[in-house]
Amino acid sequence: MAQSITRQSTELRMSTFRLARRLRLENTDDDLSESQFGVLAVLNRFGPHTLSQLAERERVTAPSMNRTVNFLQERGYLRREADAADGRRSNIVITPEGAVTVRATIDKRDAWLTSRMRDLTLEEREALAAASLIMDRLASE
Amino acid sequence: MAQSITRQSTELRMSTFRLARRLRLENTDDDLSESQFGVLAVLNRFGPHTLSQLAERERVTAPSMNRTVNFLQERGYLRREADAADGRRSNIVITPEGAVTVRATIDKRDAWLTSRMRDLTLEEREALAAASLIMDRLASE
DNA sequence: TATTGTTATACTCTATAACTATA
DNA sequence: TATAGTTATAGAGTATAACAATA
Repeated sequence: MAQSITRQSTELRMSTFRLARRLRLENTDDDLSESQFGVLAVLNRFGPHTLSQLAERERVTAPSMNRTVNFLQERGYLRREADAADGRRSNIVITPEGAVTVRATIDKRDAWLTSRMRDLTLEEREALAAASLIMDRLASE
Repeated sequence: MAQSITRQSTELRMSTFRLARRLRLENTDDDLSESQFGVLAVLNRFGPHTLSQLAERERVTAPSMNRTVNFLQERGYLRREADAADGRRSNIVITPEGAVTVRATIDKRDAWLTSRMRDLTLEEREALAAASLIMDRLASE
């Protein structure tokens, strides 16, 4: 019989935090934190966003995102472009250096997780891929 | 065609961090952090552990776990019992108060995630349950 | 010597509150 | 008045390094 939904949600929450901690551990010699990389990857894949849009997508507050964006801007990985129609906004755009960094970071960082995932069966990988989509939907509510 | 393993691992990593941030947000009025709760839940479900065992299971360092255990001990949710055979060790045991708190915390905290999960289909919930197990295996390598 | 646990210290990420500029 | 963004500040969680006690 299936577990109760409560039990499933407890398990999912604990597994999510454990995996997040394990992944963070694997990053230590990286120059981008998980949050920083996440922003750059979104810009690279989905194009320019405003600060609020990034904050909402990554599930953090605007001040947190502002800090992350400042860091990435100082490194030259993105730039703020003034919005022609609304002086309060700026459009945040990845730079060529940022795009190169996304690619290099994926290659480097995914060594660990990708290699672990290669040891899984096809079915297990597909279960994780399906779960990723559902997790994003859960997070966006 | 299935996505590449690299793409799958990037998606899983980003989804994991997004969901972790979203879940943490939901906890703010709780008296136990996710890490604190995780330890108590493990003790409640799997019995006594040494400090090292807890650190390894939860994927944190021993000093981090020590801090968490101290907090829970001060609150009266667990106690350290001297190990008869090895004076360096202590066995960390949940107290009755701790067990009550685990139960109450699950009920309170899972309101959000459980309610979101009720909106999913049975297949989606089973995909998440399957993924939780795989995520734990990934985290424990 | 090696292992278990602890203390000291510092860093990263995040949040809330208060503020500025623009709509 | 409301919204987008920013600055100031504080707190939680984690790590590494150094140490103490015991095996």
